[in-house]
Amino acid sequence: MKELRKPKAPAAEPDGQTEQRILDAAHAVFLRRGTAGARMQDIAAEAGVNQALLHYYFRSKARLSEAVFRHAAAQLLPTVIHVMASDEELEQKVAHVVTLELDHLSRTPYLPGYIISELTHHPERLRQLLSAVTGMTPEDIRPRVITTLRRQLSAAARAGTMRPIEPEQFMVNLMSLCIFPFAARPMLEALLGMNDRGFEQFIDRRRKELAPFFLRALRP
Amino acid sequence: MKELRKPKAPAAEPDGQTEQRILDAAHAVFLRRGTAGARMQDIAAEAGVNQALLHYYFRSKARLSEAVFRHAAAQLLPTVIHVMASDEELEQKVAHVVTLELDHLSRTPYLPGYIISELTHHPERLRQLLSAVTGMTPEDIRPRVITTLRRQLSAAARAGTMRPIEPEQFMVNLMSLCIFPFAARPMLEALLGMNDRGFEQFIDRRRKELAPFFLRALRP
DNA sequence: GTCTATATGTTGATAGAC
DNA sequence: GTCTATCAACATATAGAC
Repeated sequence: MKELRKPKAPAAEPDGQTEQRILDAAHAVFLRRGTAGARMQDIAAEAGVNQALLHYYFRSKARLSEAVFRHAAAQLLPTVIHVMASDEELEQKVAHVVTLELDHLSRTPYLPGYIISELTHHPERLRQLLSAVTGMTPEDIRPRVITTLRRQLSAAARAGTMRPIEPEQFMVNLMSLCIFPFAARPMLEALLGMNDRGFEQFIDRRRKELAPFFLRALRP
Repeated sequence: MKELRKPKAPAAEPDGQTEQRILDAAHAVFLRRGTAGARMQDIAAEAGVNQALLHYYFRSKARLSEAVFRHAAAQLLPTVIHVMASDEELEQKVAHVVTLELDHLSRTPYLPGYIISELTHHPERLRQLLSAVTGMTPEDIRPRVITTLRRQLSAAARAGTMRPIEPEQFMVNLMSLCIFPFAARPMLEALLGMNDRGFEQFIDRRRKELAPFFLRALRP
């Protein structure tokens, strides 16, 4: 009898773990409205369940929002970190990051704005960010990435193939060029008179031009 | 008798227009907490007045938040737009934007995160952004900036002093490199293991290196 | 596990004295 | 213009039936 299911939610998988449905709905609503602006009722509706069920699975809005933030944070940074800390060639790294980031961010429009918004307005989110990130790679993340980059960059500088640049500036420059356009997308669309289609074309051109642009800036 | 003032707020200018005090307080609170997260009570306290007074001067939270957003929006963009639309040399423009933006954003830490957050979570803010921006320069802003840039960029490309690049990519690249580090400041500090002092030093180095970095990327 | 109904707490907004 | 006191609305959270 346990397996008997009555279809309650009009538009949702007949079965499918409810907890996951709630998490997905919460993800959608929190990213679009922000933690402070999101309403539990909206999440319940989006998940096709009742509001009480949200509290049954997650105890409070705070806990639910934390689960969502962790998941989101784990989606934004590990890509860059993983590639940067690898031992690929520098030129490859740049191309690699550009491709992965632009592809990924094209598919998750609200992600950068959400992360920036949360960290700006809720400083306590910082430790959750760190645990979400370091959760994926047990080592202390900072030294690993920076050390690897520093070694490669100074080797290239000694070899005369690249201008000297600090690893921090290198990394922030690359992240800025990849992430900012998505974080500021509404503003840029307005400022440059683009619609969504135009923005996608804009990003398409970026896919080809960004890595060469960045690497030229590093030529000696 | 009208000029007689009783000092109500413990820490605030003895006189000074109350409306302005409220606006300043609202600015501080809204930028730090976001519109949805800000509380009228907190604004009142920050202004050293009672909550009822907020409704006396501004009718509702919505109106107050709109006034703040307009003011903030008018602070972030006009600098770049004004310089970009001027007829300075391109190299000068880049250096000019870098200097102005880094200086300004160093003094208004929450500004970029706030604007991004608002536009991400409240799409209706877009028209307010536009009216705030075009409010400063009556002409339609988009053609003016882009047209000027396009002319200069293709002239430089023809002269062989610069690689061909679309004005939109030029502008977004420059804005990304200037603004993103401030928008993502908490994240970057964590990621790179910097404290506030370290971040300021990081920006200081950027002041010198960013324009040359950017211009090298445009060398033929 | 999932629902309906309700309690509890916050918050924006108003009334009215001074 | 500025305050205190209060209202009305909403949002989160819980109780309890099924």
